[in-house]
Amino acid sequence: METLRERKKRRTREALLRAALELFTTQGYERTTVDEIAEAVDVSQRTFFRYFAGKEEAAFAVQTMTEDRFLAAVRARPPHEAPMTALRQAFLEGWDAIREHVEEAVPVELYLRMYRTIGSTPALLAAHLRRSVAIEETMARVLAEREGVDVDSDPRPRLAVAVFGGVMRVTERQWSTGDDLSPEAIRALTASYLDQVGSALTGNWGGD
Amino acid sequence: METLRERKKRRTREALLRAALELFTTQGYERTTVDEIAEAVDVSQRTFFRYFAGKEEAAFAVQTMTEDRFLAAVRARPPHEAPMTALRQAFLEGWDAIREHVEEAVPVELYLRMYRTIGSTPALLAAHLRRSVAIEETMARVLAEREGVDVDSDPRPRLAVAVFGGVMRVTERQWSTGDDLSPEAIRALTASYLDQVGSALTGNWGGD
DNA sequence: AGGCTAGTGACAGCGACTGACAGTTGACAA
DNA sequence: TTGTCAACTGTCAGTCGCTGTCACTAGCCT
Repeated sequence: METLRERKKRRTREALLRAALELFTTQGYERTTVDEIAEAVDVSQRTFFRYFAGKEEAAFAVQTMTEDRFLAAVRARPPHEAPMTALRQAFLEGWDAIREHVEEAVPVELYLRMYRTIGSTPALLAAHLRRSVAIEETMARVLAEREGVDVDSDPRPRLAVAVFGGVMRVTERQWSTGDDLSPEAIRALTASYLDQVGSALTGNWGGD
Repeated sequence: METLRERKKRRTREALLRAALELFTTQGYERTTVDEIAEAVDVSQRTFFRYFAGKEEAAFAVQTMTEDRFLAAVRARPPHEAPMTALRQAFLEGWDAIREHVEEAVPVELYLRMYRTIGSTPALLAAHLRRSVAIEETMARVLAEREGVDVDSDPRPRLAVAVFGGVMRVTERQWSTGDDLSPEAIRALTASYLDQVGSALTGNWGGD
């Protein structure tokens, strides 16, 4: 049971988050000031910083939720699965149920639009990549444990995860700059690109 | 022939760069203010910003030089080489002649120490990754042209480059957190990790 | 020698962020 | 119901990265 104080806090946080994403996606991240966000919700700037460590944290708040779900999905994969298969399936699963889980916080459409803003804002892109690296580190440890190898002496877990992450970045880029900004579209792209990694590495694409 | 004015400019720039890297690597990037750097060279803060677009640009100034050399090396590779081979060789070549080329600007040791600082400073790591992505985009276009495919319709150039970049990141991480911070060490690691990508992807490392 | 202009310093200002302090409001017990 | 405590908030002042402006100095060129 949620107390009144907790309800108020949650509402303030969600209002700030929604206002922030709305402003970021419409007028741009850099051109949006924290004062503006606070004003839109009618709280002081100081209060914004009590809910979010910074502007950046607000921009990635929803992403954090879905990333946590992805990590949980990887951990829940059957242990006999090959590493790359486990990652692939967990990722696809994540996008399957995305609508319901995001909608609890903000409209899904806002979440999807935010991806585009992240891709086109250098500061956010940089933060996104740094966050991806952190997630990959966690994934590497999970994979290493699944396979019973030591993540620090055996480079293969980190290599596998880095390759997977690389493909994901190419996928995201293609998706977020394209026309079809739907979960179904990124699912299809992901599957297709993962299938093509092998042939991309062997080279001689020209087929002369 | 260099005029007096040009000489003065170059000396100011180099002095600022050296002071910045020295401060970054010893007391940390975040704990170093631009005022401090300017003061160390005895110029105004405003002047610092006339030589570098920001604190970050100073931190990556030398890296930019070596990255340009790497890109040039890729372009100079024989056209019949397979894409991944070309990238691999260009990268190894870059580290071969690193000492002479860096030493023109700053002591090599400072350059190598800066790598460690980048790896351990979240803001710099994020910037480094964003810069890597930009380089990978250029590399993808170079490879696509070499192989005669269209970089926008065929995902393989970007996939190959993303995989290579992923392996490079794992390599850099291992190298910059290890004991042996020498060009020879990263050369050896690079070769070793590139050899292991294939087996990392096929999974079943446990050998149960 | 004298004009032109690149380079500089000094100053003011913006935006992200932080610390300190005081006021307000919900939670909980007497 | 009331009083106490803790949580939450607003206000204010200050730091730091970064930018625009303007006047001034010093190298360049005729």
